[in-house]
Amino acid sequence: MAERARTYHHGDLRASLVEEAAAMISEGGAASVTMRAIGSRLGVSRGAPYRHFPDKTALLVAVAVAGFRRLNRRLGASATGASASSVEQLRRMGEQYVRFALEHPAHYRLMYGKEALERQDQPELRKAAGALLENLVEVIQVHQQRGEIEAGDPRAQAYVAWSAVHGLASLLIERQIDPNVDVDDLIRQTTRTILDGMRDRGRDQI
Amino acid sequence: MAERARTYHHGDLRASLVEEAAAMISEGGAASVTMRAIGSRLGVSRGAPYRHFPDKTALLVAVAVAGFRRLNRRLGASATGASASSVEQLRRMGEQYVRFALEHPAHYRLMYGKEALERQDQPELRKAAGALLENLVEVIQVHQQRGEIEAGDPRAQAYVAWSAVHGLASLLIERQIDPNVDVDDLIRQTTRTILDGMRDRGRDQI
DNA sequence: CGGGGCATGTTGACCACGTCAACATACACA
DNA sequence: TGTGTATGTTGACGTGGTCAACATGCCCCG
Repeated sequence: MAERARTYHHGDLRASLVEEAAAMISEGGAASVTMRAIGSRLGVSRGAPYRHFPDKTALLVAVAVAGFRRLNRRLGASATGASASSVEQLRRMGEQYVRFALEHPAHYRLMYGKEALERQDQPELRKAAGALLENLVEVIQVHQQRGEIEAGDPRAQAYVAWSAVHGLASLLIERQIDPNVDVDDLIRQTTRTILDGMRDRGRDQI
Repeated sequence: MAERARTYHHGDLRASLVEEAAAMISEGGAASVTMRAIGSRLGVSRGAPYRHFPDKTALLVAVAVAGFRRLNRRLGASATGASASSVEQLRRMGEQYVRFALEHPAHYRLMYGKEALERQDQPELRKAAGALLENLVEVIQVHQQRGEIEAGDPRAQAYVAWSAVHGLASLLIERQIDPNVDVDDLIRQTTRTILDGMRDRGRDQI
């Protein structure tokens, strides 16, 4: 970022745009991000962003990708936590996932909201989300080898786990869950239920 | 609906608006719903909808509410299916839930996308979604009494189950899931995993 | 039966916004 | 030092939501 608004040229407008857009999203939701508004906040004209992004969607995609990277980093950190007692490590990853969403609701919405980004399929976004899945698959494989998770396609299991935490995060963010419910308990119960369901117990029915 | 576009007055514009908006959403996504466009399609001016809804958001909320009602009806139907073998009935509800989302992706998105509807908290929408939860809670209680689901707050369990199917539906709709994956299998695995996790086996750990 | 009032629909106008084209500026490199 | 290109600015256009003023017609009261 460095000093800005001193020269005609901004210095690193592209990075500033992403950063500022993310801040605006947190403050006022995605709808508050306007080419004019963001330019104004950066002391730049409404047209300037177009030198760095072909359109508004591209800028928002960049913001969403940055969000995925942050989330990924956070999950990675909690995955490598020293106290990896049994599947508790995996459970904590789920917990951290939901917490991230709760801490950055508008940003999280943007990450998954094709609604706003619909148009092309945004390969960058796909890749960022894919990285998240890959990491999850790896962790699951480790636990499979320890016999703590039943055998089977780890990718399918990853999707199941991802669905659960994403669904919970989404419902919480959209306020579909009674505010009187203890969120911590709910997160715990959700992650435990999923892990119990994935636990190897040599059973298969139906 | 009856005959329309014959008199100055439309007849039942309000209902037609909701219906037509839903159709447009299915055809071209929520972004294609424009006061001007919807009016035009109904042979009415852009201002006419404002006699029935205070603003565009209110119209979209009505559409979303209608979606919840349809989904509710569908789940109710599959819940009362005659072949209620064990928890299979519950599993089928989950399956139907995801199928609904896949059949009406844009509509489903609207139902949960506070993004577009953000502003007030839309009590009607809350109520419609609440009815869905209530029904789920009831079904869960029945299975608890049969001993097929572990004891505990059925509402919390309903949230967990809802999270799982909603998450899966959301990821599928947003194309976050590898298109090569067999969707039917994934739905089945997700619902089974959740139900296994909720199955009473007198175990509790961590 | 006749008139008036209210519900419903229309139109013109305004503003915000995304975007593009034409223009301006300045930085880098020969 | 000069020039080309990257970067930033400005004016303009089209779309869309919304409001106010106006138009129309249905319905009910007298």
